[in-house]
Amino acid sequence: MVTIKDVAREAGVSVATVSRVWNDAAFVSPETRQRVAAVASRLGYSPHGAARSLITRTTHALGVLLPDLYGEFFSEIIRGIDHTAQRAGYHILVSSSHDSKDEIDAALRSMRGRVDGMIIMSPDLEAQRTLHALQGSFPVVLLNGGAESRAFDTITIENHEGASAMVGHLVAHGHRRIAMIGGPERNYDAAERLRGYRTALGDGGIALDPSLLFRGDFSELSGHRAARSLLELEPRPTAIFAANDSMAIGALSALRESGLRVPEDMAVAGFDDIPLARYMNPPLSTVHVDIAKLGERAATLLLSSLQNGERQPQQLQLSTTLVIRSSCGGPVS
Amino acid sequence: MVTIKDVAREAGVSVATVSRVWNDAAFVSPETRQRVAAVASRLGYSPHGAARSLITRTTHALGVLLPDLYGEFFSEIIRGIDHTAQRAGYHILVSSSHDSKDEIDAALRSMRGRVDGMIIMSPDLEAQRTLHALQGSFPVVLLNGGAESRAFDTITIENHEGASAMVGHLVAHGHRRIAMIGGPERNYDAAERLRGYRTALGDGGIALDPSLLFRGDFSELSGHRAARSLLELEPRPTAIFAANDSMAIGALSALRESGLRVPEDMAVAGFDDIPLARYMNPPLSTVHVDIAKLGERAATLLLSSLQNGERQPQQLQLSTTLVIRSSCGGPVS
DNA sequence: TTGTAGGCGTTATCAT
DNA sequence: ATGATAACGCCTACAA
Repeated sequence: MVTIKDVAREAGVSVATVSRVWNDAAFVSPETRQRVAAVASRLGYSPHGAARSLITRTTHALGVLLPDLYGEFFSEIIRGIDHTAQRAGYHILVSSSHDSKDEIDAALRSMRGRVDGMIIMSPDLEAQRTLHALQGSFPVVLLNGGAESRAFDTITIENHEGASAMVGHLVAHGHRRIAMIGGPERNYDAAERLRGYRTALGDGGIALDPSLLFRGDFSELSGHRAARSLLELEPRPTAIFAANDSMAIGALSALRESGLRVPEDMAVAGFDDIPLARYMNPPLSTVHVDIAKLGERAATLLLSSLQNGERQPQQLQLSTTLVIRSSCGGPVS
Repeated sequence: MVTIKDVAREAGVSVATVSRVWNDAAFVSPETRQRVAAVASRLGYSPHGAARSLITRTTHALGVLLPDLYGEFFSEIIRGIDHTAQRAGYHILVSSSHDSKDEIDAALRSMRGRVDGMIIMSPDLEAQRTLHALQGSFPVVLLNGGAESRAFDTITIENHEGASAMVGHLVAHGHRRIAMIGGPERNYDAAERLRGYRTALGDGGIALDPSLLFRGDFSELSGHRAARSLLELEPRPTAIFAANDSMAIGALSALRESGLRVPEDMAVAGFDDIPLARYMNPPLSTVHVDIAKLGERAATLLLSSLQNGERQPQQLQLSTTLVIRSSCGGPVS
């Protein structure tokens, strides 16, 4: 491996000069600069990141801790983060499948000295408490984690607003028996979307019927299963609100298998507006979330706290918009 | 930040001893080990990654260079790589949106000293040539990049076999006018899938009709557009083979809008078998690829070459299987 | 069994 | 404008 010393020797200067050229510091004569640059490029030199970060105390890398996330949500988040990080000259160190407190702890430790800050997504409400340990010790942005802790920068989706808007829409179109396919029990987003469902029912003067509540795990399969058991209810619900699009799509396929028409026999709505939602048959009504932007914002938040550690932690919310397609029978937008 | 010195001072030993305890080297008395471990955990010490990798010459991180990839393909690849890396005690440094030669060069350089090896996915055939520069200088695995270069570890999908099997299936069911929605021009996977289409037509004794060839970019929208223009052909094709599922799904929605029935009026088939394929209406016939496994294999390949740099480069192919659902009108499996 | 000291590749601080 | 040299945090001969 070619080091700064090799370049220095070859160019007949000291390592200090090479370093100065590389970081285009002042006080280097044009000729020297020129000569060193030439040698460096001829030798294929580029500085050793670890050595550099040892002395500069900065790694130019962001850590990203994710839970076991599937589908497009996962990829869009990473894309958003990476895009923003890259433009600021940062890399991202990704570690996925961290759900429990211990896993998060371990990941945090093993990233020490390798990243300048971290974006942590842990929708599991339990795991949240772990994090309080590292208050202030290290720049952290919490993604979709419940914004209880004012000690951190946090960013969340307007889950409650989005869900209640969608369910409100269903109510406005005359639905009274609206089933909900919820998400995992301890998941923050899932809990908020359920809360939105409740709010909208309350606003519509509809009593909550616990038998209309089904639990899924955000996967298509769980949506499919929930829809199947939901169809055995007497009287049958007239609408289904799923806590995410994947489950709504699973429900759609279950309805088709049962010979029910959507939206005539059953209205269906989801949440997230994944790219495929509009291509469903029928096109899926859903709550739009700009997932990539969620990642971008998180990265931006982290980068700015890296530049100015003294500023107050911020709590951001990403807004949602209702996207009415034909699966819920409302007016097509 | 607490360093090895702090622990040493607090525990009343030398830094060497702390280091030994941490790397459980031999020759440390149980009492000392115990005491040092206690102090370390009390102080919340964990070694500084950069400092460590400077001396050990290993970072325990793998670089992952990806093109601008959308959808579930992207996330499954990362999941597969990360999963394997994590079990081996490695992190992954991800950098996406690298298509051109220059971008790849830059990313490679900026990762120097931060990773022990790299997984590079650059389906763009042009960019391939860049890589020849780093032959042997650095452990690299090429993912889906055309296996021309025997100098690298490579892993690809059985694109040609999968595509020809699917088109062969359509031919066997009596289709003679089979349109193809291909992928980007310089994309390796796309080129191979097109080649499979040609092979199957040839085997079926069907002359290639260039007017049946459409070009997409792997997105739903491009599939939608291709299908629309394809419908204006006289006589109309009876089947569509799309180079990936996203485009097939886009085509499906275009057909629906035009009032055509699938598979009665038009058979449709895709490639990849993304999780959502089975939930389409009608369920999508496609060529199954275990994308996460593709990532796993790539990581495994890289890790093993890290352990034994002297071994011969390997060229792996990931097999595909035909998944016949109802969108292509064949017998349902 | 433990400690001392040198060095990994780089930047920062002094000199010159 | 350039060069010597001391850090950065850690590991590892080698010495004790």
